[in-house]
Amino acid sequence: MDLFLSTFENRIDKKGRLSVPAPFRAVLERRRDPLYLFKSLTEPCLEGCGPERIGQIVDAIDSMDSLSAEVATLQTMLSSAQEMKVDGEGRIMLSADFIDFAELDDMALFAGIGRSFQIWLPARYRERETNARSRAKSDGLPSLRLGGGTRRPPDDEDGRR
Amino acid sequence: MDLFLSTFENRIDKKGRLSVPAPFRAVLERRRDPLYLFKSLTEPCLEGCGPERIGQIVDAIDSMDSLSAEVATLQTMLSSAQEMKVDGEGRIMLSADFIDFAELDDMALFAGIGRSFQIWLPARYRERETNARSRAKSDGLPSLRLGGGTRRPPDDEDGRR
DNA sequence: TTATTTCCCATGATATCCCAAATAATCCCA
DNA sequence: TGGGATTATTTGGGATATCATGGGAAATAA
Repeated sequence: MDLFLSTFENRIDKKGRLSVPAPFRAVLERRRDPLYLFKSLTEPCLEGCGPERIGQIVDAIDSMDSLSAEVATLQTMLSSAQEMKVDGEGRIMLSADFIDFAELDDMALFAGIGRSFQIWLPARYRERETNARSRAKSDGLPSLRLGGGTRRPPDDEDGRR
Repeated sequence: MDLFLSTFENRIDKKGRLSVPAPFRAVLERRRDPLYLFKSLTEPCLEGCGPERIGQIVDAIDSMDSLSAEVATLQTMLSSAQEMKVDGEGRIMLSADFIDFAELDDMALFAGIGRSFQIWLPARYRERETNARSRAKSDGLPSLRLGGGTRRPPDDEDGRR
């Protein structure tokens, strides 16, 4: 399985274009997947993923009580989601809405987190990383079970833990 | 599967015309589907979809006790539904009834929610989005089973993890 | 007629395409 | 192991196409 890993920092040019890191593009191209971006529900960043995740949200909505608060939340995710067109050079165009939401200016940081990735204002991402590390020191590590074949429900990677 | 995603804000001109966002038109045209609009049962907005969703409502009614209150409710959706004619430039004309119902003035916001979309007064939509986001922060995200191939009905009670 | 809708074309804004330059990563051979 | 050459990737800019919007004219209705 190939995953989105590592971080990359690319420039947003004055036309609003932004190169998707080549390794991330490679993951999507291998799967022949289009790229979707949507606004995170909980943090000031954008989330990037393939279509399977979008399909899950759509299916979840259809099977839920359409009056519930959860449905409204899931609809908010879909309403902010865009299928991104990638140009010949591997760039996407961020809408003004996306730029505002993540408070981006001229640089964007891609953080791979496995099955999806996030796009952050670089300074904000680093601050968050620092906090996460110091929390780990003071509070101890989050429980992490590796290997051993006991598959557990894959943790969601919306950036929280 | 192509879906209605993302939001678009278009102007209602002084002749009452409103452009359907090109990506939404593309979804319908690919399927050679006409566009239907009807008044939402639960919110002050219009719902847009293709014929298959209308068919689902009709089927649901047929399978229910025709004297029940639910049937009367679903029938309300059907009786408010209109097949919209789209002009050469991709515009529709909203009836006065629709405009009143959604309390629209000179701008309309299209919000894609997967297999259908909604049309809102922009200010009202944003308020609703803000609420959904703050709920998501305080109550947690609706649970979504991700990855892992073990599809199961996304039923669970609480939206927390 | 008078009011309204439908069709057609014009225009400005902006996204997309295409090619080229700049930068960074990798390779290869001494 | 070093360092120049080669290739991959990112970035930039001009040309082109798409899209939302506006308005006139033809068609339809009252």
